[in-house]
Amino acid sequence: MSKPTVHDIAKEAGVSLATVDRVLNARPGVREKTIAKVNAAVERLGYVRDTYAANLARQRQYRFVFVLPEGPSQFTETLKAALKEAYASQIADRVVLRTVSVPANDPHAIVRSLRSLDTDRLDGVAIMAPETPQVRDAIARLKEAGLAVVALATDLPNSKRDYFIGINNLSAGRTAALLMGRFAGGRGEVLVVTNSMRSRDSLERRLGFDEVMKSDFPKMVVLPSIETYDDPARMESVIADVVENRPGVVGLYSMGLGNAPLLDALRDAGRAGDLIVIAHELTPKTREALQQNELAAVITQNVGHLVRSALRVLRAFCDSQSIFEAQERIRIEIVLRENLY
Amino acid sequence: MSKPTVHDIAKEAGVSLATVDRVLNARPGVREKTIAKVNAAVERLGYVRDTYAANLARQRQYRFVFVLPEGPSQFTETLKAALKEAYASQIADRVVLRTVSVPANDPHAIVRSLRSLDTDRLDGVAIMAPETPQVRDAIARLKEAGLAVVALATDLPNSKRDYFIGINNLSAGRTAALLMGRFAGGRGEVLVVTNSMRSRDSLERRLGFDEVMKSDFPKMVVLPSIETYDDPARMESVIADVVENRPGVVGLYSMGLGNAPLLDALRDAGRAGDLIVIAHELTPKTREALQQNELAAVITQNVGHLVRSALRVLRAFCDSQSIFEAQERIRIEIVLRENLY
DNA sequence: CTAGACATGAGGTACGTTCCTCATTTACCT
DNA sequence: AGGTAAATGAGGAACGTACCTCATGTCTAG
Repeated sequence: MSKPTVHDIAKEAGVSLATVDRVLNARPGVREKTIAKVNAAVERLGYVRDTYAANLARQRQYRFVFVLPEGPSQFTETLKAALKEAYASQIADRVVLRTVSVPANDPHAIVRSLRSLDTDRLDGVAIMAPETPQVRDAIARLKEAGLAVVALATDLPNSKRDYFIGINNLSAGRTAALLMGRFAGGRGEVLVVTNSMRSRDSLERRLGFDEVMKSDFPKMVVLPSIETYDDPARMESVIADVVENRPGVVGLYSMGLGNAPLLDALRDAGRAGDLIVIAHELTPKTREALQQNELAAVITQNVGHLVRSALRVLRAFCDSQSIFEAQERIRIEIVLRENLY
Repeated sequence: MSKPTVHDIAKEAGVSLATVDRVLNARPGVREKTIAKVNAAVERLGYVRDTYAANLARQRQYRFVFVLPEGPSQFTETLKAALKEAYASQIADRVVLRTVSVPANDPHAIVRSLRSLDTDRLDGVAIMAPETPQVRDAIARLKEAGLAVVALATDLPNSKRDYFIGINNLSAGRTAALLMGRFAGGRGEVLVVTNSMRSRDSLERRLGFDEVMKSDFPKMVVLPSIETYDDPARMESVIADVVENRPGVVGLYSMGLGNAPLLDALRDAGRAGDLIVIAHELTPKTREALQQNELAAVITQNVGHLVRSALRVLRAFCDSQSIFEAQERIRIEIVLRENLY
C-alpha cells in the first residue's frame, strides 16, 4: 500500500528500469509509444517522484546569493533572521546560501557587487535593490550566465529577472487608502509621508492610495507627499507643522521607512493616538506602537514567507520547473492591535 | 566545501562509522568519553544530519488521518483542497494521508469514527470536531495508543490533544470588534449572528467582540447573538426584522458559518453595501461579496497554512521533536476588498 | 590471570533515485 | 536480406544515512 517506486512503474509498464528513468528524466532515445506506456503506468499507480532521494542521487546543490541593502534597517534585519532560520530548517534542503550587503543608495556599488559574483559557482541570486539602468544590465549579465534571478521585496520589472517575490505595492497603497477612508469616516485631510519618492515602492503605493481615495472617499483631501530623506529633524518639523497649521488633518500615511522617527515626533507633539496613522512593515517598533494605539494599522508582508518563497522559486527556476503561483503570492497583511500575533 | 557527512565525523573524531552512528542515534554501548569525542567533531565540522537521507534509509512513514466534518461547507471544501495540494507537494514527504468525514453535529458518530481508527496502522490524527466528553474520551484512547493528536481549526482544550492548530478565536472576535468600531465611527448598534452559540468558536468570538466593544467603543450597543441554526429562512427573517424595526443598526457581525444565506438575505432586503458587515472565512462567496462592497471585511485564517502546520506538528510529535512555535502560529488575517490576493 | 562484560571496528545491505556502460533487440531503409 | 541506427534491457555504483552481524579490542572483578 506504500508509495510506488520506479521499479513498480517498470513492472506496470512492462519495460525496464532504464527506460522508466529515460522517460521520467526526459532523456532522448525512447519511442513515443513507450513514453506513453510509461506515463500511463505513472498515472495508474499515482507515482510521485521522491525528490529528496532524487536530489540525493543527483548530488544536486543549489548555490544561492542574497544581495541585500546594508545598514541597520529593521526590515533587513528581520529578513536576515528569516534567512538564517530557513537555512537551519529543512526548507533550505541542499541549498548553500550566502548573503551580500550593498549600500542601498549607491547604484555603482550594487553593480560592482553583482559583477563580482562568480557566476560559475552560483545557481541563483535574489536581489533587493532599487532599479537603475546599471542594475538592469548587471542582471542581464547574470541571466546570460544562466543563473536564476529573482527580485526580492522591491521589483525590478524592466530587468530580465525571472520573478518578483513581494507584495503588489499598488494594492498595498489601495489597501491603506481603504482603511484610512473607513477609519476616518470619509472626511478630512490626509498627510502622506515617505523618506523618498524616488523609490518605485513609494510611487506605486501613492498611486494606489490616490486611486481609492478618489473613487471611494471623494470628500477626503490627500495632501502632496512629503519626503523626509531619512532625516529625523525633517520629520520632526513636518509633524510640528501639521499640529500647528493643519487642523484639518485627520490621518497620516507613512509609505516607507522611518517609522521610528515618525512615531517619536508624534509623541513629542502630543498627537500620538490622536491622528489615524497607517504605516508599513511590522517591526518591534511598529508592533509596540500598535499596542499603544499610536498606530491604527500596519500593512506588512510576512518576511518568513518572502524568504521561503524566494528559495522555492529560485530552486524551481534552476530545475526549470513550473512554480505554483498561488503559493508564491505574498499576501498584503493588515495588522491591528488585536491581531498582532 | 560541501556539507560534512557521517564519514567526515568518523574521521574527525578518530572513531569508526559504526560508533558515530551509535552516538548520533543515541544507541547504547558507547563510553561517555567517546560520545564527547564524536559530539565535539560534530560541533567542529558543523555537521547537520540529512533528514531526508535518514528518512529514506529508515523507511520512515507517517500515517495520518484527518477527521473532518462532512457536508458541503465551503470551509471544509477548501481544507480538503489544501490537503490534496499539500499531499502532492514535498511538504507531505513520507506522509500517508487519509481523510474521514463525520457528521458535524453528531457526537456519537464522531466517537464511533474515532474508535474505528486502527491505531496500530496509524501515527497521528488531526481532528476538527466540537468538544464533548465522549470526544475527549476517544482522544484519550488515541493518545494511550501512542498516536500524535492535534485539534484542527477548532480547539479541544480539555482533551489530551497534543496541540491546537488554528486561530485564537478570542483575538478573532476582538479584531472584528476593533474593525467594526472604527468603521462605524464608534456609534450605533451592532447585530451579531451565528448559526449556533453552542460552538466554542462562536462563544469565544463573541466574548472577544464584547470585550473590545466595551473598552474601546462604549457608545456602541451590541445586541444579543442571534442563532440561525443553518436555516436560510430564519436568516431571512432576522435580516427583515433589522431592516424594518431596527434603524439604529449600523453593523452586522457574522461569527460562524452561513455567510451565503446572510448575504442573499441582505441583498434581497436591499441593504447590501449599506450595513457594515464583517464575516469569517474567505470563500468564493465572501470573496465576491468583498468585491461588491457587500462585506466590509473578512476575518480568516489561511487554510493552506493550517494544513501544512498540522502536518509539520504531527510529524514533530511522532519523532518527539520540539516544534518551532512561531512558525506554527496561525495568523488572524484581515481581508478587505483591496488585499483580496 | 582470566572470564566475562562491555566498547569499538569492519563491512555489508538497504532506501529510491540518477547515471553510467554494455549488450541485445527492434525497426527501418535500401 | 542485410546493414544500420535507434530503442531497450540488464546491471551496477553512488548519494547520506540507518541498522545489522560478527569479530576484536579493552577493562574490571574475582
